[in-house]
Amino acid sequence: METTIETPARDADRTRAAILHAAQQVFAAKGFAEAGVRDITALAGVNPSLVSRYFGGKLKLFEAALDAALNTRLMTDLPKDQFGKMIVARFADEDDRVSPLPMMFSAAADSEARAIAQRLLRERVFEPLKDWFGGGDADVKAARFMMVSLGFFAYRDQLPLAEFAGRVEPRLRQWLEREFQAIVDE
Amino acid sequence: METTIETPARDADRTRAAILHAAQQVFAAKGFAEAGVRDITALAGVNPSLVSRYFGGKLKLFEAALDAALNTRLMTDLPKDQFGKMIVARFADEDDRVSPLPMMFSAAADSEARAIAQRLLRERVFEPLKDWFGGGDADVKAARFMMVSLGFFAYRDQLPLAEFAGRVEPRLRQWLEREFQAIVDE
DNA sequence: TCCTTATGTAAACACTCGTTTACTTACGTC
DNA sequence: GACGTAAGTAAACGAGTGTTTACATAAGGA
Repeated sequence: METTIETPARDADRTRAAILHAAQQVFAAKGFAEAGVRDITALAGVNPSLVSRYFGGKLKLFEAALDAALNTRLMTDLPKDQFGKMIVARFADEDDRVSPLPMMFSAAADSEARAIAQRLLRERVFEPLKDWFGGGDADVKAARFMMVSLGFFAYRDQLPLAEFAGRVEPRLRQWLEREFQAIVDE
Repeated sequence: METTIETPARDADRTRAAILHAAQQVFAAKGFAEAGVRDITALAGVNPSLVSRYFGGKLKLFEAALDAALNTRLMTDLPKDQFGKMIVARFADEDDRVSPLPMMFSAAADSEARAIAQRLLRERVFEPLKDWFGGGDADVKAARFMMVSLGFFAYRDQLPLAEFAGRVEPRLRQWLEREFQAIVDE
């Protein structure tokens, strides 16, 4: 006989986690509007009604998924002298995990989801970044960071043009690295 | 008596134009998804069914509205030595007219509307800009322009943070001007 | 003047989607 | 081992939306 790990057929915590995990995948892939509750629950292998029971609705589920995605990593742990290279590497290469910024983007079209994305963006990205930059121009630096980041993701994911769809052109990557580094250095 | 201009109660061209005009307003204000056909036709003062009759559906109407918005002005007519200042002025100050880029943004969440926005963005903005920049790095320059522009609108309109909502902070504006000018100069 | 056609309207249709309700079933406890 | 509660499912509900259909009416020529 094998070492039987306790895996009961019915486990609220487990299914709740499964829904949350599936939600991150589907929201990131299809965006808030086009990601249906039925899509998410089908991926999780459960009934659509459980979204309302465990999370209180699609909107709350989105908030939880976005919150969870934001917990995976922070950018204020990067070395300041290598900020440019490392942030671009993170943005461009780590496409395996669920990245929060593209998720926030997709929410922008929905007024309710946008409000949630705004709040989380401010509390969990903008403000920490501002404190990390420091100095009198910290707010402008944080704003510059947001603009370049959002511009990158908008260009790559939301409205990809034929030339650079999917990959990141080397010269464009170099420019991005200089751009992000300049925010820290100036 | 007054100079009676011919204003027949029923004029197909006139109502068609009224729908198109209203569509530009509503699409720009609420985005593709949240702008309902009933919203648009109510503003135009006509029946919702006329959208399908005159344009072939909401999606085609969106395409026509975006196309019309793109016809209002081009950016390749700006003097190259003043490109930075003037493009920022156009983006930041001319909020009275319907600007196409924010409209394109809102379409990104809908897969069908996104395809239209992508094509128009490439044909009417990206390619002309590439030719205008010229040189071996023209494609990279055009991409940089797109990233900064989309980043600006994303930050200002789609996910506005409390600090700079609505207005454009002077130091941020200065940075944007330098950024756009650098694309032309480098 | 009458009649055809284009123009516009009202209402219903068809479909999607998030959510709720009623019911079934497995788990833990006495 | 029976029972009560939690976990899960199936199906229907209700609201919203783009579109189509059936009908009304103004315009303009024969």
